[in-house]
Amino acid sequence: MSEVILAEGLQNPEEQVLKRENLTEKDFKKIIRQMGLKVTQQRLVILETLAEGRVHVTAQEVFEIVNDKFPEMGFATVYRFLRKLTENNFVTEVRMGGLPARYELTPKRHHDHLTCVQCGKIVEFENQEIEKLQEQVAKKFGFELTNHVLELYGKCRDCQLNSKRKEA
Amino acid sequence: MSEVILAEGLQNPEEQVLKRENLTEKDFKKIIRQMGLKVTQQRLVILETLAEGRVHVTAQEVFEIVNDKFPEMGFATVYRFLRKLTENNFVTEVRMGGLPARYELTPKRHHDHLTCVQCGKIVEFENQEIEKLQEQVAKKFGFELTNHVLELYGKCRDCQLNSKRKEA
DNA sequence: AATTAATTGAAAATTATTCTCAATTAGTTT
DNA sequence: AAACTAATTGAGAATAATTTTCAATTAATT
Repeated sequence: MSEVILAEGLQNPEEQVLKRENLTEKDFKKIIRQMGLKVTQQRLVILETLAEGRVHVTAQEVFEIVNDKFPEMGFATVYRFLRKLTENNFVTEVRMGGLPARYELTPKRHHDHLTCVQCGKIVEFENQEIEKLQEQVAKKFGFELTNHVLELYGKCRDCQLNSKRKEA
Repeated sequence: MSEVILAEGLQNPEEQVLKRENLTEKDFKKIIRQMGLKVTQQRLVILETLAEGRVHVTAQEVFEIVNDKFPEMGFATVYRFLRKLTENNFVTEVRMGGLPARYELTPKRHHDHLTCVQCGKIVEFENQEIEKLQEQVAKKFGFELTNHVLELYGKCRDCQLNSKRKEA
């Protein structure tokens, strides 16, 4: 089961390490084959990294982590495979401003994102009230809701402090 | 094909050249001064272009359009000014995938979109309650909210009926 | 084991955007 | 209106993220 840890007052989401999926090599192979691709060591390691590692990682970060376990890995392979995974919806890509894209294994449980416009930090949240209101809006216009994208953008606490420090 | 239902008698942004705002040089100067900047020919021409031209233009497109009226304009000036306008919220930046950012003069009235996944029909809506809840979420995580994207996807009434007709 | 088509790493290429810097210009002061 | 000064400019170099190229390697098939 996917377990989303929503720490109240979590200060530094960059550092949170969580295991959201409990996937084995068998699952990874299945995912790769479902996309009509060949099973390779590098693809398995990338998936392993996504499943076990920090949540919203950039391609560069995946490359660096993966490079430890598998030093002959090239970053082009990481980019290529992340793109494929995104196209097939196994991975969700979050983009903000000109900052590097961040990736996560598509969670089974829905959540939305709160992204820092300055440093790209991402906080996940769930809000049942908002979900309900969305349903109401859809109903009002005669729509049967299938999905939605809600991305909030703002300045995180750290970046707010940094700005003030510079001003002084 | 795709039908856009717009609250205030606006036309389809994709197809028509529309004047969302009816702004004069006086307004442009005011905008520039409000940002604490000097009024220059290039800034006026850029604003004019944004106000009169197509909606959702890229920086390159702005540069090309502007270049006709004002050939000595450099693209760095366009980028620089668009950034300033965005920072000051006179312009809204929309980013999609790795594609170049698109810009539009920030509409006076904020709205979100409800899109039919079958026929592409778009309904614009406003919901103050959702907005408020978004603020609350941001606050809870220590963020200072700057903007957001909310896109609802579903099946519109017509398409629901069409599906049922086919099934029968 | 032989075959072949996909995959890989390394480096080059590309794309969007930002930065640098000397020359110009807007707005102010005289 | 001329002088002043700090902001703005254009051109091109620089940067950063991502994609492409291509020859060598490897997974899956025969």
